[in-house]
Amino acid sequence: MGLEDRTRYDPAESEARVFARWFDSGLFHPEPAGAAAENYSIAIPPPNVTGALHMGHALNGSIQDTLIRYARMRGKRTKWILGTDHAGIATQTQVERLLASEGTSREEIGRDAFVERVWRWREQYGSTIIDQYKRLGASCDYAEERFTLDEAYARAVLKVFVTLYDKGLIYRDNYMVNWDPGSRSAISDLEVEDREVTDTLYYVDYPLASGHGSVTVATVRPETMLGDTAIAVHPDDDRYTRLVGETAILPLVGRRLRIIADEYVKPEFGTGALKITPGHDPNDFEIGRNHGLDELTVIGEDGRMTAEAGERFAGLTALEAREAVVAALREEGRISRTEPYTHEVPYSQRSGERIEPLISLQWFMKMEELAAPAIAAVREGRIRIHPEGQRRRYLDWLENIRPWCISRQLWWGHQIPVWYRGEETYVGMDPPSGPGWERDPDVLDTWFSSALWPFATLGWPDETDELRAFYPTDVLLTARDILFLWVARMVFMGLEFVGDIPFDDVYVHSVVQAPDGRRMSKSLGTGIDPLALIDGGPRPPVFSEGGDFPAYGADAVRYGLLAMSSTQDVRFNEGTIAEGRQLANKLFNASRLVLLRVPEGLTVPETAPAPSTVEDTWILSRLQAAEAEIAEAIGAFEFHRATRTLYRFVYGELCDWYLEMLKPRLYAEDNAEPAAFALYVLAETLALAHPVIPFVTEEIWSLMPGAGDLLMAHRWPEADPALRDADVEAEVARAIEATQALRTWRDGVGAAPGSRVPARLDAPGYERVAEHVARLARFEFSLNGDDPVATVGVPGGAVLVLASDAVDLEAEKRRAAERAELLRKEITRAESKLDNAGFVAKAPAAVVQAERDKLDKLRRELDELS
RNA sequence: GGGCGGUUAGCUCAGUUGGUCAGAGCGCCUGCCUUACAAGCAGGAGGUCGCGCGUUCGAACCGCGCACCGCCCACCA
Repeated sequence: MGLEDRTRYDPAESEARVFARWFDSGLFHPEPAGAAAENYSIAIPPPNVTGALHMGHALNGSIQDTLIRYARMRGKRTKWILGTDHAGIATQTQVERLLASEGTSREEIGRDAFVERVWRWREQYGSTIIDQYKRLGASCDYAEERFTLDEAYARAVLKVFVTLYDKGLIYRDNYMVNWDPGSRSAISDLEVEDREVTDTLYYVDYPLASGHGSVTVATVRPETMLGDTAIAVHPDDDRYTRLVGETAILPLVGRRLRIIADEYVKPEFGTGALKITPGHDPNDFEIGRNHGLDELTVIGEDGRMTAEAGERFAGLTALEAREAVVAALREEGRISRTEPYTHEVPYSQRSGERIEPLISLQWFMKMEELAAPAIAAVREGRIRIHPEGQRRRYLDWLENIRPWCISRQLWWGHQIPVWYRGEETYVGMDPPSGPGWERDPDVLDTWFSSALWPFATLGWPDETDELRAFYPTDVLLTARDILFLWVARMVFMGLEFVGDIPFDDVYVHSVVQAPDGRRMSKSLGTGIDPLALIDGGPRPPVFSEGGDFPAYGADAVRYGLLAMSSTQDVRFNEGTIAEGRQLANKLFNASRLVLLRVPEGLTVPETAPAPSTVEDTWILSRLQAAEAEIAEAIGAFEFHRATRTLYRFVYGELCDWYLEMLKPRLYAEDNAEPAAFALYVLAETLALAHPVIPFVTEEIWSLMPGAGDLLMAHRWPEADPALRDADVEAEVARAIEATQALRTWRDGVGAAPGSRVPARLDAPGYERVAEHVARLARFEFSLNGDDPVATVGVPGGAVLVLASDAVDLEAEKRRAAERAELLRKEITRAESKLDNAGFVAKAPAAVVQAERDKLDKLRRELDELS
């Protein structure tokens, strides 16, 4: 189809073609050279290998690509490090589910076969999300895709483990962990979320060994009492002081329990006496260690009661045991009271099951020593975290850091490089020689390997050219949910192993919520698929209206997400995506206007041609303003401002005014000069818009005569302050204001749309723009000396409307009266302000003067009216 | 229990250091198929900037209090 007939920009038609040209150019893949300080790099937050692109990725990717393209156009050697994360629990769970559907399980097929199966799964689905990033236009280095389980990457992981072990920072210990019965693994504190649950609070009487009376404790988990090893009361609690040191008898079991005093106990809660179960409660565990209590495990890793729970209960699930224990206690008359009790209970984010705190032999990382430099780097401003609130979160977390449980009882991941033979332990990157060694079956927490991402992807521990050229990276973009899980850990790992921060800036961007304010989630039906927006897929149920999205295209999605984004969460707003589509279409059509009028042989000027008219000077000046503003906004990570400035420039200045003023000259017979100038302005605008909406700008670029290969590789339009012209800006601003005033007047009196209204322009400073005003407002200015029938205020004076068929005198009378009314109101307001002695005396002179000028102007217009 | 953020037009959101800052897009109303675009153009209506008190000549903006909403951190049975 010829350009003449392409009246709409069709993203579906051009995006694949444009992406292929980018991809084939090789510009996504930089040869490593130079130092990191002169290059520009970003490490992508690696998506889960089997995941699909969601709104979070789309926003995160749009921001990064905007930054990458901006840097590339500014002549930087630019690398966007790409790859995927093996995502231990998430991936293993998916494959286990698949096995279950086939009627088998990982235990049944065995570890080797299972891992083999996951690798095959990864082969099958691992490229999906990468392809989806391409649909967004992401200019990642696809030639160097990394995976956290790649052989080289795995070597880096093992080296880090062994090094930290040798330094004594990694150790094995029996400690209380968050046991996730769903994934049958320990998980970290950060993978636990609290949910509100209403349980029953049971008041249970424990008889005293003395035979005189009993102590009543309150508990929501009666089944854990089988593991009780003490009762605690507050040392200052008078009710119990005499009992401290005595012994109580555990009902059903008969175990003798010491009554101890500990300040942890809250006297006002329950009965003020607390049963202590060191094996199954984090608080009790602490108290137990402080008082040297026995630690009994009555609930096992399978979620069932152990032999230690007694044969009456062993083998029951914890929930079954609770009922059995309660029934047994009731039988013995030990339950004096129950009440409903609503509280927060820990659940696994991974499996959704209730966390079972238990004591387990796990690997831990000691954190204080590693955290200190990571705190200092941010405190001293070597790493800047935006916005400020996130910086504080980061510091608070690291300053209160606890040991990190790094082992997971999974099969998919980096197996811990530790071997045992009897009492012997061997730790090393390669297996020990000799017979009889058995490797620790656990794997490392996924975040252990992700923490090495910015340097392990560049070839560390080898001192590669890539590492030299691109580490540290420039900026990390993320939502706040992985600030601790990932960002903080990258910082201390980078400092520890490369000796330098992993990035200079961390920008924490919005989380995009569903239109109704809920979290976007597939299971809730609130998730919106970015691909559905690009291609025009079905609207999810969270939208009130049904049907398919229009095919907005990638540019619209990028623009919309950037325009929605800020430093706080935002609700998804389809209208903002639509705005992006309109912008792309507008630019496309503005380009058609120019391109279809360019005479044969004319090419895009390399540098700004000398402007020959006031509107040329004006648009050149405004272009510099937009360029400066957008560059500043991108530099400050204020993408909302960048998109808004772009939109306003294109709509409010380029299209609404410049192109309209240009038309007579562009349509003239001999239009080489205005066409060349317009081509230049268009080229600059396309370059300016390219980082945000790369597809449509690249597409148009390919239609520009003599524009060169790829806009992607074109220089960024640097603002030139010398091209600003304040006088001309003011002159054209007056012309715009006058045009709008005249149009409003026309509408107010109901002038026939096509008619040209005769009038006399009675104001100075319009010599060079009067013709534009007349044409755009459909007026006919003359020197006719007749008495006017209407007066329209314009900057610096008035337009005196002459009698004609176009003017309805009655309508004009009404309009003039309304206008006068409004003017009187504003005059009163200005007068009272200037009558205020305090204002005149204390406000800056310029402010006072501005108010006086305003008053004069209002009075003049009112005079003219009457 | 601590901490952070929000509350501006019917909807989604901008509002830099207090003084043309009361804005944008969508939606709505009116009129236009004007030689790039009807996914368009022109014009318009609509808000006591959550509530109260204070600082100031002047507050959407600064301070205090309150009310909702959201998020984060925290081992209270």
